[in-house]
Amino acid sequence: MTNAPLQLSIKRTSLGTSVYETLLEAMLAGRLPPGMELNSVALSQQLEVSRTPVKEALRLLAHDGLIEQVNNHKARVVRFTRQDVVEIYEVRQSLEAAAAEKAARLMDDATLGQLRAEANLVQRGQNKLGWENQALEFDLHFHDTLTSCCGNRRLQQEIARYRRLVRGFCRIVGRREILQQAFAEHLEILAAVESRKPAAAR
Amino acid sequence: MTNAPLQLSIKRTSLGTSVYETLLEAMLAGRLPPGMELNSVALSQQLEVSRTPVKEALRLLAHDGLIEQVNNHKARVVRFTRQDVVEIYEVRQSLEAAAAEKAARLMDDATLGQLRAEANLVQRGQNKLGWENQALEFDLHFHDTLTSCCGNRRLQQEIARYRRLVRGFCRIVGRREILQQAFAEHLEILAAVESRKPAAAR
DNA sequence: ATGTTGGATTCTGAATCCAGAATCCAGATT
DNA sequence: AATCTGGATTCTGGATTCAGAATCCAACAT
Repeated sequence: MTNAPLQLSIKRTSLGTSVYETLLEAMLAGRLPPGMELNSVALSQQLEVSRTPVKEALRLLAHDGLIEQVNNHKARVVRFTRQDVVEIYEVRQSLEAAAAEKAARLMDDATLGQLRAEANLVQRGQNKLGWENQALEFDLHFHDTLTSCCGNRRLQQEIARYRRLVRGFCRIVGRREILQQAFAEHLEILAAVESRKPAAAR
Repeated sequence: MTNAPLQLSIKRTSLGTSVYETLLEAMLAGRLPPGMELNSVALSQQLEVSRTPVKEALRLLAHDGLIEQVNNHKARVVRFTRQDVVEIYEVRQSLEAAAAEKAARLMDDATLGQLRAEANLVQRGQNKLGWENQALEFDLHFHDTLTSCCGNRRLQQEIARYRRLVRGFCRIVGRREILQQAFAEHLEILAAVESRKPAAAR
């Protein structure tokens, strides 16, 4: 007798991967400040693992461009220049634009309606206290929905990568003006998607 | 007495890195066909290094999405579906569009003139024998110039990454019609850049 | 006093070693 | 005969070990 489908699975993650994630998290959160030198021995002691997975993680981070291999070996957290920040924003921007364009073609009406409903809700609450949080949440949800409707997993993946980067140095939370501006833009984009105009959505 | 500037340097590359490059090269060249399983022991023997740098290289390739970690451990070269190919093209396309847009603003007249001169040359030789190679070379140079003038190192880097990918499965060389079409497009873009219209260049 | 040099110390990359997990296969059970 | 089970084999991730390179520092020479 064959077993019932019984879809269970346990998450199995390698040590190297979790060191990578831990370090990434720490960098983006601001611990491990830019310019800090990373010593594999010290790290392995602090994380209570051997040096091997730490080295692995450092390699991956270097590959991502988050760590620079200074002076022939010896890793240091990159110090983003203003230029870097601009560049990252630009890349992210152009990726998201592409996603928006595709989403304008592909998003189904139900999702679109839902998004519109939420937008209206946020718009109505514009003057209430705590609007910032509501708007912020909508912001995230809006981007998530757009990118996940773009029908291109790879694009989606790259956007996620860049968003993580952006979130790293953009720890400004709840600045009202920024959010208001962002929200206004979102309304425009939403309108473009509703009228199915890819070029405008971008 | 301080030494004269004397700019010499020797290339120092880690073993892990060169395994990575070797494998990448092999995959893109079509050896290591899609779907092939990669055994770290066998690889290390064939490359005459220990398993450590091989493992490193495999990790990096997996991170790039060129290798998939199937069935909990055990690496296999990804088998690009038609969907994947389309997706990669799209991402590359949108990145290059962004670069073109920026280049339209930033490219200096000298470089622009040079590009135009080359384009004219290619255009004139359109019917001659061996035009394909000439056009292909122009194609490469054109893209290189555009991306390197975009003033965004990170964008440039991502484009390079995607171009490598594209080159991997696009081993069609010198098909006349394709090149002709590409060339025509390039002329349009060039015109847009010359008239400094970012939106059109994209 | 300043700058150079040789050696001690530290740290990294790479090799080897080890244990746990997966695959394979033959024998057993229904 | 078909399927299940237990063990042998293989392979991977991680730890440990080792050797070469870089940094640091103090003694020495100019």
